Amino acid sequence: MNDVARLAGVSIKTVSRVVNDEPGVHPSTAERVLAAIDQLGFRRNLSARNLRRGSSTGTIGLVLEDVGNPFYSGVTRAVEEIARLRGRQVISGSSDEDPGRERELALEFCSRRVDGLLIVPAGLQHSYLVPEMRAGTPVVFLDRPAGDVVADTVLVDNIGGTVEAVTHLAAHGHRRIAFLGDAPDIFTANERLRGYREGCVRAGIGYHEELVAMGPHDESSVATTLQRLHTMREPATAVVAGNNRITVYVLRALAGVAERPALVGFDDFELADLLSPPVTVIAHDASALGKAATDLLFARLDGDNSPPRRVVLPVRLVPRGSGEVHA
Amino acid sequence: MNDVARLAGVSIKTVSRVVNDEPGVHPSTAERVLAAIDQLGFRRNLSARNLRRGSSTGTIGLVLEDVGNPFYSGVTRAVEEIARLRGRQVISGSSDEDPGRERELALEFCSRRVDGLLIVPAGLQHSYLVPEMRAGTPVVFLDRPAGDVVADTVLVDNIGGTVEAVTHLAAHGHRRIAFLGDAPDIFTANERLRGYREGCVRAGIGYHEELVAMGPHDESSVATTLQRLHTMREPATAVVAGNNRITVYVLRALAGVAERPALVGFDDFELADLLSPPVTVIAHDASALGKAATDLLFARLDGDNSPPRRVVLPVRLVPRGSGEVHA
DNA sequence: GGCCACTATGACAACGTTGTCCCCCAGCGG
DNA sequence: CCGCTGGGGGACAACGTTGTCATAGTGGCC
Repeated sequence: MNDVARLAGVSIKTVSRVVNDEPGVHPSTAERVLAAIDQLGFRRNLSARNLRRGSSTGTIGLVLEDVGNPFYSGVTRAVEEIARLRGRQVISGSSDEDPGRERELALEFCSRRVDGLLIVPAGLQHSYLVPEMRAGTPVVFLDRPAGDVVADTVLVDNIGGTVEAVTHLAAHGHRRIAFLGDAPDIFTANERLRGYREGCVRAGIGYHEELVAMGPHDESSVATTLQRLHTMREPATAVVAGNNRITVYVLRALAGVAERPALVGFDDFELADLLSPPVTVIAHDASALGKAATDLLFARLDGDNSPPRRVVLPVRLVPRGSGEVHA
Repeated sequence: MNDVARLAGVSIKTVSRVVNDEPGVHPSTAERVLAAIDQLGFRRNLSARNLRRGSSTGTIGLVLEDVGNPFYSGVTRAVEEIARLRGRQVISGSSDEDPGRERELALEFCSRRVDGLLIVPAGLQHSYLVPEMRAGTPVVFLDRPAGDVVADTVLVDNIGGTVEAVTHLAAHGHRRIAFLGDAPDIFTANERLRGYREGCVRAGIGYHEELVAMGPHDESSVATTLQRLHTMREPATAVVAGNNRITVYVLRALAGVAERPALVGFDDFELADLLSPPVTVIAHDASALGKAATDLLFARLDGDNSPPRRVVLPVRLVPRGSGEVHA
């Protein structure tokens, strides 16, 4: 900026006026300045600007589990979209389900003075965020609630979803319905397990420990589990898969198997309708989740300081065939 | 920082020493300072730090087409991974194939003084980046080359891929092979068309204009096109789909159709092997692409100033069934 | 001519850090 | 007692901006 000023033969302040479209600069002066800017390839330093103005940095931080997972990349897309409309950039990072990494990312973002933080919690401890929140950085948790702070949270109806899945399968005559869930310390996994259990009880088919296999899962553990479920004394005739990854593992394990159990998967996924049989799922909308959370964040930035809200988005069962197989 | 200094009864510089682990601070002083930091919830302002030190901002900018697309979210994941190893954060944005938006994002990132820029070009004009590049910001283009600047570029072997697809189909007896590609002004679409044409010529089946339908495509345009290809005088017996989205549109259009043409899709995708028939694809690795580009970027940041490189990553045909259907 | 209002511009401080340089003081050798 | 050394700490400037206020010039009006 100094160089521009020298080249244009004006003071640095006048350059500032020009780049900020402030009134009161003579057109011919402005032109000289613009020419100098162009010649030198000057671009104003946003960090310095924000520092001086004490204003927003125009960024929001997004901590999620893994951008590579289509579910979270859908969330990311929605967040980006809304942020763009509000003139913000998104800084993001994947925690890989590691609480330490989540914390590291979140605090790093705070050091960068993001205007707000969107977090898919990996851990259960979020008191480390209390100073930041008290200092005025709004934080919204999504997909899972924070462990030990009260804060805005956007969830999906995990319990309702699995209740519905079990109910649906039971209505089609299944009485031995298995549940393959993620690691039980993950909030959503645990909730879905609760929903499964409640669904079983409501359907009058009882809750049987041996039909549940919580993760972490990989392709081979799922295959082994399905094998066990199939060969037990009273085999499972239906399976509820606890998330999109597990659903895929189940599908892989069942490929080529003649007697397939019925299947309902939590999370919708592309091509679910083109498989044979098409996969019945508990669908919810990643972009709705991202949008709801980001909207909430911006409401806070706009000065909304009502008590923390907890939003629960609905899920819906999409029957496609795999869950309608008769026992 | 001022407040911390006052509370700890030291000068602001001593606080700085403590937060930077600089030597020469008495342990008891350091302890007082740390207590004050904790009490006040102080977190140092990275913008100010970077401004003062004139050093890197510790961020890299990533402009891609759409994080929501699994291919690009795979790229994003890889970029994040490497950036993390090198202590950088990733700021990203989706251009939605809009050159103006791409430019806006890239320049915004430059204003934020990112250490480097990774761009999936949406347009063909990138001279707007010349000042930045001359000012020392390394830029790497990925998936597609820049329009009018020489710069590091990482591509996949688009031509080789479609040549192979056509060769494969011809080897299975197909002589009427159609190509459904994206909008021809997109570099990859155009290259793949060239590969298709070359493949046809090499296979001795000739290039026929009426078998080509370039986009932009959506589900219904693909359906219409397939209809046309099926009912023409000499119907197409095989289809090459130009990218993952088009492949999915083709699959949807063919769902339930009795006489399906053979199909080879460009880009691999999850569950391709579980469809019936399983989908033969030209596979390449999103994370390899992201990794190669990011490695190149960091090499530049490490001072490598050899002439711009162009890296072309290999693709490989993965036969799964849909391309091996006999005519 | 003197004064006013107004326009165009500049000088300077400040944002929150850190690098440089300087000071104070205790301990020690001569 | 003096001077030197070294550890611990502070004052101040500077990074690149922008907000505040001041100033110089210009034209109009009494």
